[in-house]
Order: sequence, then structure tokens, then C-alpha cells
Amino acid sequence: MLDPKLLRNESDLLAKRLATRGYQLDTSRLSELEASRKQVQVQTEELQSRRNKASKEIGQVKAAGGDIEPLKAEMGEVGELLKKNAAELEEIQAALLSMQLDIPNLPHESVPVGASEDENVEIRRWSEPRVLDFEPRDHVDLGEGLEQIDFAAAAKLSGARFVVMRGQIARLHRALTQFMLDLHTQEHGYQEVWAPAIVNAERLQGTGQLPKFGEDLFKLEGEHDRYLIPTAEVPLTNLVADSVLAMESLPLKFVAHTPCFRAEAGAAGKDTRGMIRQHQFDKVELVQVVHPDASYEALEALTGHAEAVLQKLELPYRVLALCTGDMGFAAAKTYDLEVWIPSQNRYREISSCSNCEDFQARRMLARYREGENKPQLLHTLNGSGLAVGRTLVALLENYQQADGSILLPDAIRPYMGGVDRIAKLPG
RNA sequence: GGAGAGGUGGCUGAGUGGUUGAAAGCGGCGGUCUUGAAAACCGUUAACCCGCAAGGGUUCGGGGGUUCGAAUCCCUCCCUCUCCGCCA
Repeated sequence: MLDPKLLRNESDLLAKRLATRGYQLDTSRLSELEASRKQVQVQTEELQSRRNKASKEIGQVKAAGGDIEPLKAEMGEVGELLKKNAAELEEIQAALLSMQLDIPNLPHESVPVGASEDENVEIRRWSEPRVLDFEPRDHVDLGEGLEQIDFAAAAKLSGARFVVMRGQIARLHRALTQFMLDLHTQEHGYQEVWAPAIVNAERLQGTGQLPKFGEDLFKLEGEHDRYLIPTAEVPLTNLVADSVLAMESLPLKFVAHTPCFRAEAGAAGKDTRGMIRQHQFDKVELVQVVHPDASYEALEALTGHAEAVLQKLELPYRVLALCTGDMGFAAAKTYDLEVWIPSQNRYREISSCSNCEDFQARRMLARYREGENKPQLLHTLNGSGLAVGRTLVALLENYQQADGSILLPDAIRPYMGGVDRIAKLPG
């Protein structure tokens, strides 16, 4: 959510900046609602004031043994009027709020202006794709050839966009999550968190998935407003919802491994082959909660923490600064990490690291206090460190050998019980 | 899932319809005293919204209702605790 004061007073400027990310702010409707809100609110509060005074008076008169009937009759009318006004005010405020919840974050001034992903800006590359003397196979062929990835079984169990892994590949998947968690807790200073994969609607509104993007989520049946998380960003960031943190406790750095669930409603026909886009996948997520002055420094650091995973696994990647038109709803600035995928002969997204500034903090009322000052909104950041399924895909494809086996990078071998190669299962 | 008890300010905890935004204690802050500290004593100490301000409004788990007036009464939802059942 944007600062309502800015929205009131600088709506033209905001409209201009929001337009760069393809959002059209309806400033006339906004100012209309704002004007009527002000008028009705002042009226309502006047009526409330009258009622409060009269009620006090009635109390006094009654205590003194006087006649309160005339006063009561008079207040009956005020009550009617107040009821009407309050209902109207509530309606206006609901409309205003729903409008505010719909507006994406403002892009930071350093974000390149552009309409689509084509205008993202490459910041740097790390390492070079291996040159193969054979035609690379994709992870589906590799995994099925090794008899350790099974999409047919997953389709039988659950439908499209699910996967079953077995044997050493299943183990590798687990090894990768352990490796990532250890790296971030031991070398990058994150606190390991285990959190629910089911959250309520209020928490999804806090991070920005709701109310606008409900169709991307799996909602649980039943009487409660609960959803499967699309990312651990939701539970991790919302840990600080409705709280006032002491300065000394900042920054908070959380890392968690969770399953992530996405309906992929708008992705029909996209990445239908393989494990790139699944309804369920595992992710190791990094979240930082920081002082506003420190958030851009933190974004660089957090991006570096995600990069470290790829560097240790010796997987070639590049870093993009997303342009205004390609950024997510809550982000003020985002770096994407893209890893080399040999079978596609291009880089594919494996991590997205964002500074949301106070956008999420305002929605979930997450604040800190400096000395005796009033509580101020925090800044929140999140990034994948990394998407485990996609890391597995990159590893299989980049380390494939001519015979279809997978030679494992040094960093992961201790997590594989010393195994250095994945080959076909015996028997 | 069944039965019961609860949810009040930073914390503990009073308060069952009327000058209660809320007693008291603790904690915090300021002061007196002291070489300094402790103790004691005195004072002070909620958040949010509208407004340039004066001021006004909202908030006693959430929502709804009754009433001139609700922390207090009614309905409903959520959460916590105890016991029972079931269970990884």
C-alpha cells in the first residue's frame, strides 16, 4: 500500500510514476472519493461528538435525580442521523481502501523504465556455459533416462504440473535444500525458521497477494479463509505483522524451506514440459526486515546471498535489474537471477530478489521505534535462495555427461554421502 | 470432536450499563535525596485517524446487535488455557 497522505496530496505525480509500470491510477475517482470521505467523516464526527456530550449530560441529570426523557427524545433523532452517516462513511472508506489495496508499489528511481521483460537490464554475468561436445538433453530426458524422474506417475497421482522423483535425484533435491539452508544460516547470518504452509487471507493481504491475485492461489475448502502459500515470503514477512520492533533487533534475517503452491492460472501452455513450472515446488526463501535507511544496501547483500548458492554450485548465471513494467506488485526494485539452461540455450529465472520498501509494512502494520519517537514503518525484502526444483534442473542439465549420467559439483557431494555421480539405478 | 474457563494499557490485574481511556501494582521516563548508586518519596507514562491549528473522533480479541449511552447486556467468529476423546 502506498502512503495515503501521498495519495491524497500528490496523486498526479504518483500517477505518472505508476504509469511507468503499466498501472493507470484513476486520480479523478480518487479525489472524488477523498472529497466525499472528508465531508462525511467530519459530519459523522460532529454527530458523534454531540451524542457523546448529551450522553454524559443524561448521566449527570439522572444521577441528580432529574428528568431525562426530553433529552432522550432529542437524541433519538441524532441517533438516526448518525446511523445513516456512519453507514455512508463506511461505504466510502471501504471503496477507498479497496482502491488503495489495488495500487502497486512505486518503482525506485534507479529502476530502468520499460514496458516488458525485453527491457530488463543485464547487470552482470558470472562464469561461462560449459561447451559440450554432444547435443545437450533436457532434464526430462535425463531424469527419465536415469529412471528417477517420473511425470507419468505424478499425472496419475495429481494431474499436470506435478513431478515424482526417486532415488539419487530425490536425494539430490533434498541435498540441495540442506546445502542452501546451511549456507545461509552459517555464512550469511540468517535465522532458520520453520513456518506454516497454510496462512489466512489477512496475511496474504499483508504481503500483497490478496486481494488482487487470488486466482494464482490454492484456496482451502471449508469455513475458514485459508490458503496454501505461494512462497515462504508470506509467512516469513508476516512474522513482524502488527508489531513494533526495537531498533536493536534490526535487521531481522530469516531463511526457511517450504513447499510453495501456485495455481498458475495465467500460464496455460507455458513451460508445460518438465519441472520449470509446477503447482507444487520447494523453495528456500530469504527475508530481511530492516531500517528504511538500510534497505537498498540490504537488497544488494541479499542478492549476493542468493548468488552465492549458484557460485558454490558452479552454475553460470546472470543478474538482471527488472524494468518498471516487469516488476512484481509489491516490489520497488527487483533483481532476477537467471541460470543457464543448456537445453533451452538461454538463461532462465531461478531467483527474484526484491526490496518492497514500506509497501508491505504498511499493509501489515510492521513498525520499529527509535528512542522515544513514534513508531515508523519498516522496510521488507525477500528473495529466493533458491527455488530448489529449478536448481535441480540447472544442475542436471549443466552437469550432464555424454552417457546421460550427472557428475555432481564438489559443493554438494558432502550432502550426497560422498556420491560423485548420478547414474541409472541398479537392477 | 465433547465439556468448562478466559481474552482489558509495555506487563500483572481491577472494573457487570453513565463525567472509565479505564483503579492498583510492576516496568519506563523525569525529579528530590546521595560523593555515586540503591532504597524511599514526588511527578509523569497508550495507539491510531481527521485537521495548518484549536479541537474532534476511534480503540478494552474481531464483527454485528440492544440502548440516549456498552469494557460492562445479547448474537457470532477467532484465539488461549484445563479436562476428555482421537491422533503424526
